[in-house]
Amino acid sequence: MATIRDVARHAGVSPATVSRVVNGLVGYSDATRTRVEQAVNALDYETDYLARGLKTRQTSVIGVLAPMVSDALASQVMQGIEIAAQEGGYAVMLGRTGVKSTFIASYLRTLRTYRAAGVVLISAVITPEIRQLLGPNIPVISVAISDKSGSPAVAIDDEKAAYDATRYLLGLGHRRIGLLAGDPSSIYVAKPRSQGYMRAMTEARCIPVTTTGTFFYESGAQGLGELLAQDPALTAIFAVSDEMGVAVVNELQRLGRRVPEDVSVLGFDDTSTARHVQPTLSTMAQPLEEMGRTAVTKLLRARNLGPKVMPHRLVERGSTAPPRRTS
Amino acid sequence: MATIRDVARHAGVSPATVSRVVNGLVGYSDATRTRVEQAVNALDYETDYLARGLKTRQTSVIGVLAPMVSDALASQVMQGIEIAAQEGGYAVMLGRTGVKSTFIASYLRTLRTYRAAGVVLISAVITPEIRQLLGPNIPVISVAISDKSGSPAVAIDDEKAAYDATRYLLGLGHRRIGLLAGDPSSIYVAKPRSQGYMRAMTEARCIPVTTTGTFFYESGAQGLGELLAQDPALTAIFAVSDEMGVAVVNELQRLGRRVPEDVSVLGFDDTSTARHVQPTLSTMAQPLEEMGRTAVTKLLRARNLGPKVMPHRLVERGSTAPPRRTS
DNA sequence: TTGTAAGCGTTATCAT
DNA sequence: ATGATAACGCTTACAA
Repeated sequence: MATIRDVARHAGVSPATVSRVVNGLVGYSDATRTRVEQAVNALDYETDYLARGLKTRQTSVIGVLAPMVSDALASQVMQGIEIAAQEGGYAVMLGRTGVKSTFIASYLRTLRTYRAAGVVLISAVITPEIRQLLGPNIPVISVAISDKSGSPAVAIDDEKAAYDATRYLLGLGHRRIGLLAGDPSSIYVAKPRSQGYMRAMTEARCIPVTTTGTFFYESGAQGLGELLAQDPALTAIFAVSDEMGVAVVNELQRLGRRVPEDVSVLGFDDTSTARHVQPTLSTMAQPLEEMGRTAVTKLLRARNLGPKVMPHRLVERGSTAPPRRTS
Repeated sequence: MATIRDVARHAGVSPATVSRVVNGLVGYSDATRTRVEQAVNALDYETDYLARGLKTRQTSVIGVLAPMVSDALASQVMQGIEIAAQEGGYAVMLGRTGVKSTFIASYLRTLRTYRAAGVVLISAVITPEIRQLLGPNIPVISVAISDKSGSPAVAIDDEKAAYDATRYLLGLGHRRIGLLAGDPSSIYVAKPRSQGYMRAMTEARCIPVTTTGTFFYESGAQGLGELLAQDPALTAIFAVSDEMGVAVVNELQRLGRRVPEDVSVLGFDDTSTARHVQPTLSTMAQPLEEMGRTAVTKLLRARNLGPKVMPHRLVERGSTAPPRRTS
């Protein structure tokens, strides 16, 4: 590992000049620049990020915190983050906070001592504690949380998206639409999505039928049972996650109901699972990868923070259709 | 941010002594230790990893490289890596190599200048170039690649697993078993899995019927078509990835064939998708999360490198059954 | 048991 | 346009 002094010696200049050339600053002649560049190539010199970070009090590290690394939604956002970070010459430091955010404090400390350039929070809100732990110099932004507080975020408008999703089902002719919601105490977006559904149903003078799941596949079958117990004549189910939506499709078929002929099913997020069922799952899509990318670019500009609302989009696949003509 | 000198002054000792206490070395009295600890708490002192790393030429960073961050298999391995890293006090630096390993060199350089403690390669082999780029001080290990070269790796025995999977289908009574393999030029494990299938089929004096997909969902339907074109009477399909297996299940049902009554389907990996189809997909499971964890512990011990073979396990779900009695 | 001092490799300030 | 020099915050011989 050649150091900046090695390069300086080789080029017959001072380390300061090498630094200037390497960092594209001003203050050297064309001739010296050439000599330095040759020396850099000859010695295969690489800037030491640790030393630079120590001196400049800033590294090209972006911290990413997700509740769970293996989650499909988080993975897609991370993919976007990674792409944008790579393009900007940043490295991504990954942390798992756990569903209850247990580990978040220690990660934040680590990121601070590594002088991270910024932090992205996936599916988590920026609490005052987080802000404080990070100190005044590290910007933070959250993704996939529609935050009404005005703090930096990149997300869709969950209330509006759920409203539009419900309107879509209403537009197909459905009146008896069940909502498989999420637990608002553990999942932040659960509440606005429920509210959007309620607004659309109320406007259409339809009777809301709701129950609560966990967002995961396992809770789908039971949720469907609870919905059907309340109204066996439901012609459509709106699940606020694809995993639950897929579970509902499978469970309906197991119960002998055809999808979408007897019952339509609509999911949320547009993760890859939505395409892996038969029939494929219609869903309210979030541009997850793009949200990850946008979060990074916004974070690095570090001005114009505040929330950014991304567009949602209804993806019509095989699991939705008009209701059957009933007597 | 308090520095070690601040703590030293506050405790009335030298920075060296603070360093000794903080790092649990020997050479101080109980009394000074107490005073130093009090000062650390009072000033909320945190070791600066950048400065330490610069001095010791080693940081607690583990690099993780995956072809694609959003891939289900890679995500699960990453989850395991993250857990083990966190337990050991290490931070994870994530990189995406791209399917063609385009970006790998620049990541490796970055990891080297950050003085990473080690590097984990997901679904990629350790080439001489990688070894050389990393220099002599950074150990590297690969996961989910059964490597015959003897280099450090944590993986199942893919050949044996595919052999066992095929034996399982044979044991159910199937004779006409089609293999939906992977492209060995882009996916390393494709070859041993094909070989395992071939060995079992040859031993059982059955005629192999094979075609090649991409490992992704999208290639499943076409692969099934090619298999059925070769032998329309196939009673079982062995797909060497769950995504392809799920696609085959869906396509068979679309063609009016029942699973598993008419055709059995077996997948590979045991990613979450396997549980999201109806019927659920029987599959040859890899302990992905555990493989990630094991890779990290092995890497950090840094002795006893060389390959570690993890157990594979057949998970019997709804997509496999004995063949129908035929005339 | 404790302190002094010299780096680790870089950048920034101030001369020249 | 260029160079000397002093940090950045830590660890580690070496001394005491």
